[in-house]
Amino acid sequence: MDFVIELKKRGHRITKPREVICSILETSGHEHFTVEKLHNLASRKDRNIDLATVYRTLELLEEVNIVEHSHQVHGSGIYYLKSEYDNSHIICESCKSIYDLKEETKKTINEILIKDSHFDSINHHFIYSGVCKKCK
Amino acid sequence: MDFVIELKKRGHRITKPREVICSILETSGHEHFTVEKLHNLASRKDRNIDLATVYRTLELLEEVNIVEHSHQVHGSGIYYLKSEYDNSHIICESCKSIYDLKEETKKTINEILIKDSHFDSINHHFIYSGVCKKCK
DNA sequence: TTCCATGCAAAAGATTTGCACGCAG
DNA sequence: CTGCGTGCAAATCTTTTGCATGGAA
Repeated sequence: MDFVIELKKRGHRITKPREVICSILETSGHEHFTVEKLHNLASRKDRNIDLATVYRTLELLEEVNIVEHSHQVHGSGIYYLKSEYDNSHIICESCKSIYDLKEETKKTINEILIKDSHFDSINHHFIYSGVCKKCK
Repeated sequence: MDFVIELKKRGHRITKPREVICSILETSGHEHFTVEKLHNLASRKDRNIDLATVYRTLELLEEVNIVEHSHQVHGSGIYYLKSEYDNSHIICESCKSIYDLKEETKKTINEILIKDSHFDSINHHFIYSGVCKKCK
């Protein structure tokens, strides 16, 4: 899937910054990016891309349901590809590594939430934290 | 339980701002406060209490395991009493109401996470969001 | 008396916004 | 050619920090 095409389809223009940011995300697997990291990577691929442009592009990609963000323990955002149950992760309080949860775990939790809460649909969007094995 | 006593026990001083903030939290039930709201409430109870003092007091209460915080969709913090499984909630994307999850739900999710993730202990700290019944 | 906690102001960090220009369509 | 998207700078919002003073113990 080509994210810029998705943008074009919806009437947005294809620009160099958008191409660069989309290509980083497309090849990222499940990586979770701080805005700063994404900005650095993007600026390295092209001439300097403004931080504001990175924010604006991420906002756009979020509108279009390609990207999603949540917040780290200290408040700054992390952005990553959205997929049905992929909007969750667990961060090590010690080394700050971010891991994905197993598909099965995420699916189970999602089902429990829909069943038990008084919400019919849930965009789960969460961070778990703890200390991972490496840091013990 | 008296939170200021808990602070005193650990060698911290009892001051008017701490008394005021503790008393608000003690009578809050499960309410989730933005720092701004807590600051307003506290300032109304006493003379003006500085925002920095609110932050410092909340940080202290978090150290002492009385309070916990997480982040709203747009990044600013919300603070609330900590209890074993009380560090989670679900926020309506439309009216911004914050609800607690059922004890049972929270407990189940916690158990699943510990069982399935490669973390041995988890300080779950998360926000779910969706659209609540009122807003449908 | 001692030194911790506060208020105030300034700093720091993250994100958003206004505006003029350049480029995509 | 038209107007959307960008870069730049400034503004805004949230949280943190330095420092002198006042008050708790």
